Amino acid sequence: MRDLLTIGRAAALTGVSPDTIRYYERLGLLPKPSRTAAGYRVYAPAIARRLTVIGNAKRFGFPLREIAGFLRARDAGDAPCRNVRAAAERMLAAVDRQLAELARRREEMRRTLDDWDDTLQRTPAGQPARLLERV
Amino acid sequence: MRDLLTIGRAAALTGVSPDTIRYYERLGLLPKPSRTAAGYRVYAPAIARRLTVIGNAKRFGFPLREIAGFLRARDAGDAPCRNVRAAAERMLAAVDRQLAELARRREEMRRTLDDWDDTLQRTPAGQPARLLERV
DNA sequence: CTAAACCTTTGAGTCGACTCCAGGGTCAAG
DNA sequence: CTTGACCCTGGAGTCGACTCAAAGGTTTAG
Repeated sequence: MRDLLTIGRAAALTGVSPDTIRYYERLGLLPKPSRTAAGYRVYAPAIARRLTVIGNAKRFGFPLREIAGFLRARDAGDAPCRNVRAAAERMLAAVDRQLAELARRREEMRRTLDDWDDTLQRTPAGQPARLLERV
Repeated sequence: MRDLLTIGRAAALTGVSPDTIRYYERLGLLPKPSRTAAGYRVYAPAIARRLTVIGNAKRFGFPLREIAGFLRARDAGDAPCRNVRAAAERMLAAVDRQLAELARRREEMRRTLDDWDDTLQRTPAGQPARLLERV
């Protein structure tokens, strides 16, 4: 029973705030921890690994709900890796779409800015150039 | 006083919902319209142009608060075009940052996926591959 | 022993741009 | 005259991932 963690220690160890840890627990991302007689949460050091896994999945862009689904499946003894892989593929595709969309938008912004600069060049200071009407 | 618009007509004309028009009014994007004796909002056809301008600015990515600032300045007789232009430049830079960040993320996802596929290849079906622990 | 630093729960607030609801008044067609 | 389509206001709900506050109990350092 050495090196058991209070929520604060787990938080300090992982960089995830106590509030966030409790929030993850509510969402089902973390199993319900055991408690001291006073009701304090007690974590085994493995909590750090778990929080790292969650962080990884988050970094990949998985929403917490989906991560919770994976982890619950895993906790239930399943091997959700194929599902994870498929979901990741979908997310990659989504990111590709976002990239294309963002690049398109950037191009449009660039063109609009150039157009505005033309207009501003021909507009004396203090005169309205009505830029917004011509996006 | 012909062709004055109720909020519903203005909405149908512009594709912006009545709720949204009222919301824009609350935010100060639209001047307070005159009212009939019964309290109905009455718009001149120019409302359509105004909503188009708002739509343009929104398409550029300006948040409504900022658009409201521009429009109020314009209504007050200022020529906020230089400010608009400067703000647009900042937004373009922000989009560039987003693009770079998203591309970086995409690369990371791609690498992770490849790595996972390697791992899955070597993992018999039904066995956990622990993908999430190695992002 | 006491004060600070921790822990607990419940519930609300944040951001943005809407969207929807309840509970009422008004207006046009038949 | 009635029915249905419109309009009004004020406020709440939505999405995601937290973050904070209040009001209390516990533990630890000095």
